[in-house]
Amino acid sequence: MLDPKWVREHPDDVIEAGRKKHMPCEEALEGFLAADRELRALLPEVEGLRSEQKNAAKTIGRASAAEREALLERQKEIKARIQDLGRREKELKERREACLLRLPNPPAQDVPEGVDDRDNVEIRRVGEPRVFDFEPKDHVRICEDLDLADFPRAAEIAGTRNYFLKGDLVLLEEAVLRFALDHMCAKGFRPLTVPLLVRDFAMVGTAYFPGGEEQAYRCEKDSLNLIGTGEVPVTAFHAGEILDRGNLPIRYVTRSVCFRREAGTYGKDTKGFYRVHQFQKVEQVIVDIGDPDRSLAHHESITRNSEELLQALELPYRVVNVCGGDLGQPQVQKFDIETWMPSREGYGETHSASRFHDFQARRLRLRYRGEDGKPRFCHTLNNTVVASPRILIALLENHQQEDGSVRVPEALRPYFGKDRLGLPPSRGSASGG
RNA sequence: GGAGGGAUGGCAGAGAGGCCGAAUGCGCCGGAUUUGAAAUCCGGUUUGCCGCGAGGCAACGGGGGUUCGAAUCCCUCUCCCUCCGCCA
Repeated sequence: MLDPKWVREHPDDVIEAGRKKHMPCEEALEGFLAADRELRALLPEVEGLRSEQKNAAKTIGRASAAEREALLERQKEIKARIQDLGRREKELKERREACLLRLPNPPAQDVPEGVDDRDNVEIRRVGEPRVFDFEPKDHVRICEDLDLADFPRAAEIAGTRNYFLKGDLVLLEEAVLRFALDHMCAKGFRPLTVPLLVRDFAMVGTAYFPGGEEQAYRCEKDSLNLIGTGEVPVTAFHAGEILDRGNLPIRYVTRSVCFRREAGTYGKDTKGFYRVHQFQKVEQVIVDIGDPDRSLAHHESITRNSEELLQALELPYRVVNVCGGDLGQPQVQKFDIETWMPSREGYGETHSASRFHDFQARRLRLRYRGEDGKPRFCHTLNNTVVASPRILIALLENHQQEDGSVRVPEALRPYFGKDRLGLPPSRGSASGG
């Protein structure tokens, strides 16, 4: 949410934000300004009447029976008038708020112009995509050959975009998730487990609602939503609080299951692990004081944190500066990390590092006390540390061997216990039989 | 799932239709006293909105209602506690 005072004074900047993000917002802006204007014209009158009512109410308490009659007469008039104006006031406040929730956060200066992910600008590229001296398989084939996953049965039981992991791949997933969690804990991030079902306010507060309802699974009976990312409960964790400045920045890392309906993506990435309804994610979240420079520094550090992880996993990747049109409503800027996936003959998005300034914090009423003692809104940021099974695509495909096995990178071996994934003994010849 | 009790400022806790944005204690901030500290004393200490300002309005878990007037009465939702039932 934007600062209503700022919007009032900078309507052109809001329009510009909508233009750059390819997110038209003229209507919402007009709605906001109109409601705001009328509301502020209305306030002096209602408040004046309330003031009169309040004072008279005090007088009546002490008045004699005779005086009381006359006063009551006038009071009834005021009451009716206040009820009328009060209804209008409430209506306007609701409309103003609803419009305000839809206005986009202005992107940073150095967010590139563009309409979609094709216009994202590469910032750096790390690691060389491997040149295979044999015909590499895609991860679906690798899973079939090594009996590491089951897609048909998953589709039967849960619908498309679902999967079973089997055997060593289950353990590899556990290994990479735990490795990611440890990696972040070592940097001072505090681990948190979270509720996977959350109330609407958490979805609204993190700016997934309104607008993203179609992407979320909803449990209507209980008015709860399955989270699409651990960011939601973690960022909402301190909602409504005024944090002690001395405790900031707060750094959290969470591992959670995430759910996405993937509505409107039919026919896109239908095979394998790339786009699924349910996955696991280790996520880093930072809450700090409202200082754009510090936010920017955090943004860079949370991006590096994830890059370090990919380097430890020996995976080639690149970092892109996400363009305006590919940015969501709440972000000031987003750096995506894309990991090399041989079957795609390209880089696929595995991480998304966002900074929001106070956009989420305002919605969540997440504040801290400034040096002058006044409450101020925090800044929030987050980034993926690792998301599975998407990361498994990169691990399986990049580290596959000519003999059909898959090498496990050094960093994961203490967690996985072996140096490669091979055929299960009952089926394979690789382990000799 | 059933029955009952509760939700008040950073915390504890009074208030039970008007004199209550709210006693008191603790905590915190400032000052006095002190060589320094403790103790003691004095003062301050919720948030949001409107307004250039003076000032005004709103908020006692959320929403709705009764009333000239609601922290206080009624309805409803949420949360917490106790008891019963069920259960990983």
